[in-house]
Amino acid sequence: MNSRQRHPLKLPKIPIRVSEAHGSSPMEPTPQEPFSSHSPTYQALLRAGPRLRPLHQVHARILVSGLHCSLSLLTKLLTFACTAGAIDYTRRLLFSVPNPDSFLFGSLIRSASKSHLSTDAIFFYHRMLSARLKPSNYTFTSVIKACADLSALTVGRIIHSHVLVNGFGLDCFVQTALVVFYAKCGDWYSARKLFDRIPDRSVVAWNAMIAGYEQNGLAEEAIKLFHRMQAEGVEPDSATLVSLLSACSHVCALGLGQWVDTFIVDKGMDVNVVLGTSLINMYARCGHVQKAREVFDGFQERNVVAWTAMISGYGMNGYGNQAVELFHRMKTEGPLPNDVTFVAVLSACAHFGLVSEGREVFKSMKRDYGLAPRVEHHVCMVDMFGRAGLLDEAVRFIRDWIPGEPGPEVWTAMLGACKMHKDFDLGVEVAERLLAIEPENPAHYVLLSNLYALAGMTDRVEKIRQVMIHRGLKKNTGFSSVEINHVAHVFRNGDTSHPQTVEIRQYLEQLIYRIREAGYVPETDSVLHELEGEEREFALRFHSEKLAVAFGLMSTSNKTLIRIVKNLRICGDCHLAIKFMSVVADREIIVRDKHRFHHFKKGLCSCQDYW
DNA sequence: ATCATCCGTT
Repeated sequence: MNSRQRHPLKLPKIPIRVSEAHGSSPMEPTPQEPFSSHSPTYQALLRAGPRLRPLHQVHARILVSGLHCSLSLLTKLLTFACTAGAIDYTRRLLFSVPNPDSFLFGSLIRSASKSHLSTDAIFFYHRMLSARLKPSNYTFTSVIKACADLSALTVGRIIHSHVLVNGFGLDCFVQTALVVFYAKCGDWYSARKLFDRIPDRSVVAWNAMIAGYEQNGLAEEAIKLFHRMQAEGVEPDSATLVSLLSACSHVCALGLGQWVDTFIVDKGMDVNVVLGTSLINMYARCGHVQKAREVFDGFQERNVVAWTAMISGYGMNGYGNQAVELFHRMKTEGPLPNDVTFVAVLSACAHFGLVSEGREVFKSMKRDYGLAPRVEHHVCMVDMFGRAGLLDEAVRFIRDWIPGEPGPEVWTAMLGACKMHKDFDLGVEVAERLLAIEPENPAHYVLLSNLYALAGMTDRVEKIRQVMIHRGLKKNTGFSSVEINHVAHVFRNGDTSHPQTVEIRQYLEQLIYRIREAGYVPETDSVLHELEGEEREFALRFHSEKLAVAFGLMSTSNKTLIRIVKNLRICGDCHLAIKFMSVVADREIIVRDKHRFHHFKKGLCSCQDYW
């Protein structure tokens, strides 16, 4: 079967003789030279690279010169064809190979998985097993990566068992690939179990696990693991820092983010585009826009991603005009904006009531840049008109500009606008369309319920609650986190799990007493309609963002800026309460919610109560 | 002869 290994010299000799007979090239090697990479056909193949037409020509040459049995040539040809994305050609080629060996399959699987032809990689793996060839550790890393890209948990688990059967369970490359695979499939628990069993953990293994936590929304775990990596003396590289900065952005860990920045400078690390963009993003998402801009300005190779990150950073932090201004600068002196850039700009226009600007940007998208608007852009436009109170125009936009049936995202934006401007009739109509499309999404019921509550229709509110219970739909639980001394503390609504719960609640009660004296009246009308009067107020009192603010204030000295991150949108009552808190405690408080930043300072918020 | 990790919008 594996003739090349048993008779290593036999096959290479044949092609040389054959090509000599044809006298194909004056550069043909002399017979005493080994075949290997000096063969002119092989050289031609290397020159062709992953380009289809030159490959066809070399293929013809291989056939004519009788080299069609040379597995090394065919392997190279196959991998190039695969990298070129010509999957049908690759498959036909594979069928024409008389006795493909392990190495050929291994290379092919690797090319396929690297070229994002993941299903083909798995198909080739299957063919390899059918041919009774043994996969190597090299094969496994590639096919597992393919499973990871597809999040194919079941197939991946089977291949994991093949790994064990074939004795590669302790190969660190394979183990790292498996960690990535389980993490990408959302099974970070299995990923961690595997990670803990890797005997010699390389930087890449650490990076895989840290990135795995981060991608699964476990930013705190990512940060904890980074600290352990430090403790074990493993030197982080740029990939580690990229994931770490992303984790910092998620939990607003500015302290740690700044540490990363100085670390990069101290070590004289090369700041590539990815790392530079992560830094910009970290500063922007921690509410430090000026610093983000400094990094952006000092950064040489700014690509679309870096510009987009900076524009959206301005938008999120309440600087709508700067977002638009930077976008105009980008058009004259920066790279070409892409569709994501337009989402960032349009979103900034929507949030800051820049209606005519937004309209013009939307038009220019297709006209000047040939970019077709996607759902995200439609949502921004509906949001923009809706927030500005132009509900008719929002409806017209949906009717005239959105091809086909609008998706749930568009109706959600429309419903939000109806709620904001208290257009009850339109809101109910929109909500019904929404529920018809996505009857299982609890968020829609909550919005509709809020709408009924605003209209004072408590019987309908109750009815919706019954439907939700009946269908087993639960509201998304909110959480907020605050960073104190480089440690993120997470709070849920009504949370009592924090070791200092008693003190936090006492502090919060006092704080609420003080803001009530300053004129705060709880906004109880938009929440938990099943509760009455005082109960409602009590339910609001321990919202996660209030707990986080209280803990932040009591744990830090005067004048320290408090940064909170919340996974959902901040509620109206908390928004009002924190405005008062910023006065009575004389502190700046920044809350980053699902969509944007709220910089609370002296009783005002950067969002201008418009979010 | 080869191998695993990292970025932007809603």
